[in-house]
Amino acid sequence: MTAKLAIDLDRSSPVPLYFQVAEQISEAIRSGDLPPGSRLDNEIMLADRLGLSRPTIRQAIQYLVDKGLLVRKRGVGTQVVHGQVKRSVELTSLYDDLRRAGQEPVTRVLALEAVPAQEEVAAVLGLEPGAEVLRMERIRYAAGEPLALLHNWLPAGLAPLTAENLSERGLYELLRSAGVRMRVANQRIGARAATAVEARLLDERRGAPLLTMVRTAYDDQGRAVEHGSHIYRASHYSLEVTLIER
Amino acid sequence: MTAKLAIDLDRSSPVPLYFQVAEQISEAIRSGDLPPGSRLDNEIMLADRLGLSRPTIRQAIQYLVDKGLLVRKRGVGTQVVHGQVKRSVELTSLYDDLRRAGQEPVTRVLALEAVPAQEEVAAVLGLEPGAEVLRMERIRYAAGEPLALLHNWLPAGLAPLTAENLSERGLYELLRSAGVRMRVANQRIGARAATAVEARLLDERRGAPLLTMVRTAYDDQGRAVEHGSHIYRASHYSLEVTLIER
DNA sequence: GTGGCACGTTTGTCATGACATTCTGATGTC
DNA sequence: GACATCAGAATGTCATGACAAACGTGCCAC
Repeated sequence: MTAKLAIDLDRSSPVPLYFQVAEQISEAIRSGDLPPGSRLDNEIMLADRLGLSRPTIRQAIQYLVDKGLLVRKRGVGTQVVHGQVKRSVELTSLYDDLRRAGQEPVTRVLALEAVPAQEEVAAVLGLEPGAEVLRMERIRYAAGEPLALLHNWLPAGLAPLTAENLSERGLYELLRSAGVRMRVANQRIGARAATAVEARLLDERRGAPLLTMVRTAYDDQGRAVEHGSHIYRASHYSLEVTLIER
Repeated sequence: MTAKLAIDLDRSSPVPLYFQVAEQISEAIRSGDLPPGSRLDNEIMLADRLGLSRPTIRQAIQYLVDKGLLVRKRGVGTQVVHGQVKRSVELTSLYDDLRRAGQEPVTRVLALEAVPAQEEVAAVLGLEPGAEVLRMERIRYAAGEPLALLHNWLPAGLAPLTAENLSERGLYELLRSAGVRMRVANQRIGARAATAVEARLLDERRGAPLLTMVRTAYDDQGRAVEHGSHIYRASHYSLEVTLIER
């Protein structure tokens, strides 16, 4: 059952060796070369065959175990997990998700303005009340239908955001390309009935069930970089989360 | 700014050294001895002071970085994150969550029976259609009010489950104590309006917004161990999720 | 005064070696 | 034939050593 998979290493590349190994194992799993349940060679043999040390191999395998692709068992070996794993653990925005699903999301910017932070917003962003924040309100469409009403607050001066580039790209994508490195996000997910205003904007009936999500994202340093309060049409959208226990 | 924290090691303990270190740093953060933003000693010094090697220290720190408690920066050092981090990444059940929140959840078992698996259930559990599965239906109360309607399917023979122990303990707790080690779970979260039957059971009005969650949990080996389809009263409950990007 | 460059500090990556722990399967005994 | 015991195999943990890369700071030149 041990699979012999070919792994090319480029020692001159700036990409770490353990990452090169992890990527190629991951690709072999995705392509079916390593079917679910198949066992990898043991770490010593792998290290030997690739001309690497065992810690490097272990780091590569650990990386994939953390992502839920592999399972280790002492005394047994390392196997590809049986169940198919949806990989949506990452910090993505609705825009990214839709793009990946092959949709072509469209965004209409309803509001984009610098305002003094209200008390509640200032608190979650860790700013002084009254500090300047960027408030935005957007509607996201997919397949020609309204999907979500997005409301965001950001500390001022974080990234150059205009109605134009917000129409064409997702907020997270823009933040990332402005050098903002998001690391942790808290999300609270709930549901409620649509108000008359929301119903009109989202082409639903008043009282229709909506999915609500309040999210605050933090960067490297633990500084809040984004706070959002979003509502989704429950009839058209659901959230997917994958949990991995270490 | 470097904090001198006292760490006791017990080399005779079966608890790994890196874990002992991680636990005590974690405790120092929780207790406030290491306030947000404070810097840890560098890895070499820490290793030296504790009489450990650098890889061991790194492993301890990495463990806490993965949990979102610490932040490393090359050329700078390791710091405690600024933002408060809710730690609900773990694989828990509603019952656990309520208990931790100081509530006293009550469960009423509506159904508990062995049935042949229908096609859809068999598919997600990775069983043959018609294989025997345990079907259960429960209502969960908190503070005297109905909170959720829980519907589960499990492969037969996984754990000795009776209406009695299900009334007194959570499903995940029972599974864990039966030796089932859950590792990965996929959750799909949505919302919809209550049907008349659901409304009656949950003490809501017909059409009231409900939060829906469909979850499949897998064990060590990637085998499905539980499939659930639950509905929550949106007026009384919301889900919290924390994402950490590596 | 300001910009660029060099330097020290700290984490990131990788190699080698050793022993402990745990699971599986085979062997042997009752 | 069934159960207990033992050996092999694999991952888990830990130590030591070395070099690379990135970040911040201070110095120096213009």
